[in-house]
Amino acid sequence: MNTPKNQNPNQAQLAVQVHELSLDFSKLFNRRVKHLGLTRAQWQVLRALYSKDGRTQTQLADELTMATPPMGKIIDKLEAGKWVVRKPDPRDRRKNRVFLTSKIDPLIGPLRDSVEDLRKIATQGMTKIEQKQLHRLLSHLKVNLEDELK
Amino acid sequence: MNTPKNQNPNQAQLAVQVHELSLDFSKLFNRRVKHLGLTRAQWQVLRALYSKDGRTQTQLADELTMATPPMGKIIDKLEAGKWVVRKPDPRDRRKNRVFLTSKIDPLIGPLRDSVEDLRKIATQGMTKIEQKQLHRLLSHLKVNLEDELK
DNA sequence: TATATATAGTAAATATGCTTATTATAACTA
DNA sequence: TAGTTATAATAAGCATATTTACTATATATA
Repeated sequence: MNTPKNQNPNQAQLAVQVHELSLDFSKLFNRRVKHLGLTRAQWQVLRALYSKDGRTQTQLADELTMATPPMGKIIDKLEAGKWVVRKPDPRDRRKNRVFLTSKIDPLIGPLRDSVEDLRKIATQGMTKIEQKQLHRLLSHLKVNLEDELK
Repeated sequence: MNTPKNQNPNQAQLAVQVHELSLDFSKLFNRRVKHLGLTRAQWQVLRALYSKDGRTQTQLADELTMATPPMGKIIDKLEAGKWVVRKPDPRDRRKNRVFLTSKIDPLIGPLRDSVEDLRKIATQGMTKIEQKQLHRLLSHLKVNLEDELK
């Protein structure tokens, strides 16, 4: 037993590679923005709202490829921190529309800088062409997986 | 406000792409192995042990780029499910060494098939060269991020 | 040998994700 | 219009991850 078959132990599985990268990115980003009282997941929601707020919770969940319950929890925290407010949709009382307060305004720049900074660190030593290729290949994976998820 | 700057909204951020892919892979894998009573994270530990068991919990955590507390919890569940047993190291009483039971043996094949199946789905439409390139670029990112994590 | 330092594992608090179930409201259909 | 079906949000229970703090044991140093 304990003999790996059909498997190069030095060649990490694709899914494992992606998973570990995701954790590394989150860890690094969270450390950078901790002093602002924000996390990666919360920032992603704020960023989506900054491009256009007034979305419903379900729209936000869909846009961030997330289920609605965790999105609701993240919005709870953002609302408790006064980053956003929920307002009921006047035409459909089931819906909450989520709006930014002005609290994020002075932080948008620094937060985007952190994202860009991390991207640069991650892709250090890669050519522009390789970076484009990487983006293209990741998008390719995404389409295939989304398709499989229905 | 609400005007995106320096940002192509159609070009997802690298970290976001990686994060969403990671969630998609986990979701798909978990659905496939749910009937076995296993999860992705648990399978990763079993797989590491299958190549060589008797590792300590800290060694396993390091190998899977994970902190020791969540590794301890996963081993708790695996032990409760009779997939593994902890045995104290005779020469260092702080250490637990983790060993597989025989419960995994008949499932190794099917589990590896699921992994391979998912890889094929994800890379459908990619050439072998693109797949190698992808692997190389992801490894490049990983080295850079690990370096940044110290 | 005695003390200081380092390491292995667990506990506790928190964050983020999932699925399934429930409630309220809308929308569709007979 | 009444009854069915669909949708929006939340609740509940679980899994996986983080950090920080603690306990037990080893190791290194004075």
